[in-house]
Amino acid sequence: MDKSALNFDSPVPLYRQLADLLRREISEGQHAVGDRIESEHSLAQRHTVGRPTVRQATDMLVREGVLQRRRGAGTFVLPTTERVDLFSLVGTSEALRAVEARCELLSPPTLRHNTPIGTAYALQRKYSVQDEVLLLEDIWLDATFFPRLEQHELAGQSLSRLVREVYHREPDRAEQRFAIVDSDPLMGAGPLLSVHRRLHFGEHLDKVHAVLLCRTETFQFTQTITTTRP
Amino acid sequence: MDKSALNFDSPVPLYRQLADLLRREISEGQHAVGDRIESEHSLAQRHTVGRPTVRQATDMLVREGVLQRRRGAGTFVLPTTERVDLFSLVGTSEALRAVEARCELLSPPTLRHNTPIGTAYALQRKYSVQDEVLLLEDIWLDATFFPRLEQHELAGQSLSRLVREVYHREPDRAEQRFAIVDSDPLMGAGPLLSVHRRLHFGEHLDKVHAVLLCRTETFQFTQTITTTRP
DNA sequence: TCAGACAAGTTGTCAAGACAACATGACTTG
DNA sequence: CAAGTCATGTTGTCTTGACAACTTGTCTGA
Repeated sequence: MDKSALNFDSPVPLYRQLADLLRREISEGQHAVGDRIESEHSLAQRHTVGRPTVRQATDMLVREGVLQRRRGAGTFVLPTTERVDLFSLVGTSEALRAVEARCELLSPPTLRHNTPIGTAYALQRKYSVQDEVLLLEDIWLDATFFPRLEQHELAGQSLSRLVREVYHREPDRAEQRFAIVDSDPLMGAGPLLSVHRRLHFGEHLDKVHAVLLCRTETFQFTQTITTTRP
Repeated sequence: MDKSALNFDSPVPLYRQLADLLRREISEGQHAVGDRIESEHSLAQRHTVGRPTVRQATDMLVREGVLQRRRGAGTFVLPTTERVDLFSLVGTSEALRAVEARCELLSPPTLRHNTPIGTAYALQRKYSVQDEVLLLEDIWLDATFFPRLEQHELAGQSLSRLVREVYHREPDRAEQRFAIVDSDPLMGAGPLLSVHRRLHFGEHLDKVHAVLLCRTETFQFTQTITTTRP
């Protein structure tokens, strides 16, 4: 990186441009995880800006979890943290991948009128390993919020991705309630862990309901959760 | 507010002191939701600090969702959004308040060397209603990360608040694992829901471990969870 | 009375500078 | 060779200063 790529005539503030540039360099592999990037003083000189401007840029990346500053040592690239996906908060995808669970759509989306959230598409998924059912999930998606869902291929498809790419929706909050139940017709005798979950999309509340069942002796139900970050 | 309460001899940076002071004023009702607080220039004069120092303080509160800055207009108090508190992700505070559960510290923080996270302060909390134990929680806090914890009064005190105000730490991620257990000496026969939780503070991983037990027939264990927001 | 212009106030961005508190590496001494 | 010291480099905190971009209120003219 020999020359500054900052555009001093742009309406985009310099610190944002620099943050974008650094973020890009990192994602392009110019700086590996654990690498120390150039010092603030050096970046300021290279880009012909003041050090506080550099700090504003690196502040942004620190808050995004991309960089970590260590006083006296420098500024380092952090590993990319796995984004919490509220749709597959079934447990971690890793846990399911580790046991090579097979996901099966038991029933295609069916329009129902008497669901927990009114008129909704109902569907059921099963995760199993060698014919042992690890997880059972019933899902209801608001029919008005997700129009014509039945037209989309769901088998072998990530629901989260479909909702994001087709409907341009992404849940930002969820509520979950835990219970222990005695038994389930498909899973057999208990005790079974039941997780009742409601997903919200901004101000659109309760647009997805899900009920999940699993047996905790055979399946380690784990989650990564975060606090809100304004 | 006639006189600055900032201690210029304190090792606590001025901007943190000012942020704490403003946060306190707001929580004490000195500024109502929607109120405009003093201008940055005015605050700087009043507290005999520079404007960038005031901005650092208000930056913190903006990021906490306490304040909102509007260019040209001023800085305003936001409604308190129910913050996901990873410490008391015990269920919602509301659920506990609704049943007027009593929180009792069973043992004060005791320094232990063989805990799940090495040398840590161990403590135990019990939530009960009319002598029925709803919830039992064992907590370990890293002794190096939270030095001299035993010197602080914990009974009837929010752990989350203490960690924030005394140690200026706030967990940003947690991992939780669910299991169903048969019984517990204090809670009796099962099945009981067990939640094993690990809290992370930025790049400082596993600084708090907690294990929580409850009986889901008598206590509705719910959580609000969010996705990360870059 | 209403709309437009202008002034004053406020936040957003940016600079140069300084010192404190730390980390790291090199050198010296036992 | 290991431990201690010192020098250099780096981030953290803080200052004064300036101008841009906006908001809000007031005044004037139609």
